[in-house]
Amino acid sequence: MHMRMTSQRELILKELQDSHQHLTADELYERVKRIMPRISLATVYRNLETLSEAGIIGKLEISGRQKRFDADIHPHDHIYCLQCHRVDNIEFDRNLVDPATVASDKGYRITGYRVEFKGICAKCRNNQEKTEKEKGND
Amino acid sequence: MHMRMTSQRELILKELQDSHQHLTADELYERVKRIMPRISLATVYRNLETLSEAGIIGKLEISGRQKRFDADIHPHDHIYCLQCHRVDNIEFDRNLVDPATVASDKGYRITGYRVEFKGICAKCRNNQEKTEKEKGND
DNA sequence: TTACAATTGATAATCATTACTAACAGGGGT
DNA sequence: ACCCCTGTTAGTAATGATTATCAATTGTAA
Repeated sequence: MHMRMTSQRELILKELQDSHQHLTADELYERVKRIMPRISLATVYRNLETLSEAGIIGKLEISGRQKRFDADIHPHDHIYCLQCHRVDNIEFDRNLVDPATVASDKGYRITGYRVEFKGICAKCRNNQEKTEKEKGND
Repeated sequence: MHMRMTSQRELILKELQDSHQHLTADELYERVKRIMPRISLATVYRNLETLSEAGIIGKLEISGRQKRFDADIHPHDHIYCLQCHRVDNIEFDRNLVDPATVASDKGYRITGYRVEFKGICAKCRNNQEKTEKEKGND
């Protein structure tokens, strides 16, 4: 079962790459639709699945309802904003974690891990400060 | 807005504690229903939300569709099985990760992190081996 | 005991995702 | 060029998890 690189698939991949962001399926759908207006949301979902199964892109199962997709497949970790739910890369030394030293009494064979930081992004903090000022202070 | 400890809420909490597992809302619903048959699934969801907001239980947003709940609220990390999606605790030295040393160009204020290991649990590995043998070998 | 706010059970609505289906496209082989 | 085969698409229905709604009930405090 080989994978044909259709124009839809190519465009979805390109838009994800060019965005330099961790987009959700529907964010990507909105972008792709501007160039290929008749594309279906199902096609976007289907191709994101196909591309991530093929290891061409990464699927991020970060906290929150929607999955996000990442054109950067080298192992790295993420931080997400508790408020606006944006996701960014974070520089974290993965050598610090050695799966071989980790213990579980359930006899797992460990195949990977990810570190998920959370916090408030700069933009949301600014908004907060503005709101605080407007209210007076408390 | 204080929180009344109703019989439903108490039972949900007790069942989660006694299970010593990381149950989903509907798994917990099934257990609670055996004791309180007229309880509603919505009540289970509502109370899990209330209890986790109050910091009495933890809500786990592990990879996978369903959220899981944890009676153990001390900071710790998890591993989940890629095959059967069960979630277990994992002994990981959280001192290895120091959020202060982690860099993000987006100016986040970091409030926490979690480490999520993935792998195949013992039970699923056994099942796999059995299946392999049945097939002959490949 | 009355009055009010929290809570419940039942069910509808929502949201993200996946499944289905008929139509279409691209590349052999003839 | 023509047919065949399989992968793919657009459009839409279906699913699954969760959240919202709402009338009825309960607990507590005045």
